[in-house]
Amino acid sequence: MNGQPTLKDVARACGVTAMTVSNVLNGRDKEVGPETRKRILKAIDDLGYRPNFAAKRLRAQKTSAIGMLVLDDVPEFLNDPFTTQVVAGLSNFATEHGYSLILQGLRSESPSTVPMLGHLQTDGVCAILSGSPDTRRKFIKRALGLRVPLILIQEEFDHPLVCSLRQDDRGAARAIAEYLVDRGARRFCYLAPSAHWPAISERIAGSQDVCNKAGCSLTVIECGDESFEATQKAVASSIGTEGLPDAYIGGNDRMAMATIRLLQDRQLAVPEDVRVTGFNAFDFASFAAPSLVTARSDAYEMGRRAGIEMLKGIELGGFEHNDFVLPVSFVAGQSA
Amino acid sequence: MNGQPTLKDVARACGVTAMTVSNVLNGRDKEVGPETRKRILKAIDDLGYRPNFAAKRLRAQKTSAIGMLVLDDVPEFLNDPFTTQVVAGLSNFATEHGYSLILQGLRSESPSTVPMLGHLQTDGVCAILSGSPDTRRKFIKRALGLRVPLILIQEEFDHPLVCSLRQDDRGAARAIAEYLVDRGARRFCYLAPSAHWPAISERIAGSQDVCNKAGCSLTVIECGDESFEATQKAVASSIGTEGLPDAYIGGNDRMAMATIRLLQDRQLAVPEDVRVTGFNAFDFASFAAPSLVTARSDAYEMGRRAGIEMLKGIELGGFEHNDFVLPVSFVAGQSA
DNA sequence: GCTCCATACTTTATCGATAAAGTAACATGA
DNA sequence: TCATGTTACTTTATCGATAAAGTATGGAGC
Repeated sequence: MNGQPTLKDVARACGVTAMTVSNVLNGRDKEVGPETRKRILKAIDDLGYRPNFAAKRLRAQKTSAIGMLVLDDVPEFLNDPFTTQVVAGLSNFATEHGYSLILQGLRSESPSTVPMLGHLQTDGVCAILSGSPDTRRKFIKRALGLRVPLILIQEEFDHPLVCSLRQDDRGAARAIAEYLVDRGARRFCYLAPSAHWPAISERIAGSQDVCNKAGCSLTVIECGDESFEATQKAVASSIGTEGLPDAYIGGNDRMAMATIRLLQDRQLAVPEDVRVTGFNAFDFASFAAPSLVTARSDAYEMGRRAGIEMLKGIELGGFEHNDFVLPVSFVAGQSA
Repeated sequence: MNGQPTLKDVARACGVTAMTVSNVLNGRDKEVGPETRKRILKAIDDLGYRPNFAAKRLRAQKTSAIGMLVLDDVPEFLNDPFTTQVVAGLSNFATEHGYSLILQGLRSESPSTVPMLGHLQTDGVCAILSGSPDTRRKFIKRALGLRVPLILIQEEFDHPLVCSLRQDDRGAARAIAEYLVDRGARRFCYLAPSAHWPAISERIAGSQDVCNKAGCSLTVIECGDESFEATQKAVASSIGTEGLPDAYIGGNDRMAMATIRLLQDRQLAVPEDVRVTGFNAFDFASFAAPSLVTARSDAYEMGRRAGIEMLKGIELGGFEHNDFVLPVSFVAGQSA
């Protein structure tokens, strides 16, 4: 009456039943007369009929939506280019396959976690997480309690309903550390937002591997978060107490850039006085000054893979393989 | 039976009807006996019941979802930090208000445009666009044909079903140009991905305003897109044919950084030899070397505003105000 | 003329949640 | 004692789309 026209409205306009219209729309084998078909198509066009997806879904018992959760405690939860590109890849995949992407930001203390999960369970079916580790643990537990199949980005979790999509953080971190050792660096500082993030601890472990073998020292500086401000504050304070290392190994490009800037402001040359490396390359890492030694993984591709595995997971009610590790490539540059 | 338990399953387990369970869940005034209530709550918990959102929506005749379309022709459609932050703001707003965000990337030539619109009409109700201008026009027409209320980001469009959310590009561009003129620059090159993007043409117009008044020259260089590669190629070719200007006015920070890097590689000092400015500040614009003279608007806030106006639009079936222009602030730096 | 079978539809029932109206059981007051 | 409420539910109908089963009409074949 007031809202959108329904199948019934179209049917009434044509003097047939809703079922006939439905058959036309779905190309059903129960042939509809060519005359009638034409009349119906015209009416659909005239009335501007659009199917009601809620009804379709209710009937079909499936959702045609993929949910993605981004867990984080800052309001700007999409600030990280890595996460952004995962979203982009997943969204693209979803669109191509007739799914829509339901994107939800979630704070750790949010009371809407449970309703959201319910939403995903019936509407979105799966969840992809990123964000801080504590929140993740809590969330994963709850999700599994509700039997929601999960895909985790950058974290391993052994459970039949969980599929992990990670990258070879350890290997790439090794490559970076070896590069630094080759250039004569011996004392390292690792800049981490928090040493407890799964991906970060892998990277630290990779650096440590190399240090152990080469007899180098590695100090981890926890900055609290990965903002420019927090990074610069932590680096400045560590310089004050422990002096300069030979190289700063940044947990990511953002932290590397913040550090380079700080050093340059203090008239220190990068890489001559101190070497600095990044990780999870910004797309412009090679265009920074100096260009960054960093590691690059294909976050966009990871988003697509998440979509692929998710559809499999939805279909099978679980996952074939539960852990994927994607390659990360070393990026040479001038900063180290 | 196989899938998720429904109200009926819970009801059966308790020896009551689905309606009673529904009443418990919705705190209906028709009081349910305290004994029964307890039994029902326990059963809900035991069975892991979760409401079916498709059914809820069908019944309630509303969608509880906001759709956001990002129109673009590149697969990495979320590469731009401005768009990303709009998404972040909108997503946050949606989450807070019990809506979910349906995010769709759409290519101009995509055959799924129309189904997607239908999806939004019944499921997402509204759309927010960004992306290339031609695609936008086409899309807007189609959306309006279907009576979908639209919020446009960074573009004006006079129609009762369209609400524009823009920023004061012209004013900010003027401020930047004036800053450059004050420092003695007279010959300008404007670096645009395409001069026909609505927001970009506003920025060019702002620069032109100042040039006209100050008797300066302004050449527009169209780079095709805003990638580092395209920008550097276009700038290099313009230097070849026309030589160096006093200043490059970047259409955005990305293009500014690409240009600075190119100039530095050619042993040109920024800002001593050539000045360079950006626009739509990256969050680290101030941490680049040299830090950027640019303009910053609150894209996150714009996303939130989009959410606010969208809900109003959904409720009223149209918009109270159809054009909002948000402020942009000048950011001083060392690049000019 | 009658059966058999396409053809071109229509009817009915269903997905899950819920508003609105109905009902049984018991209590209270005049 | 009987009308009148109140409590604690149950029944029915509905949202829109559609699978499955049903029906009317006309023609072919014997």
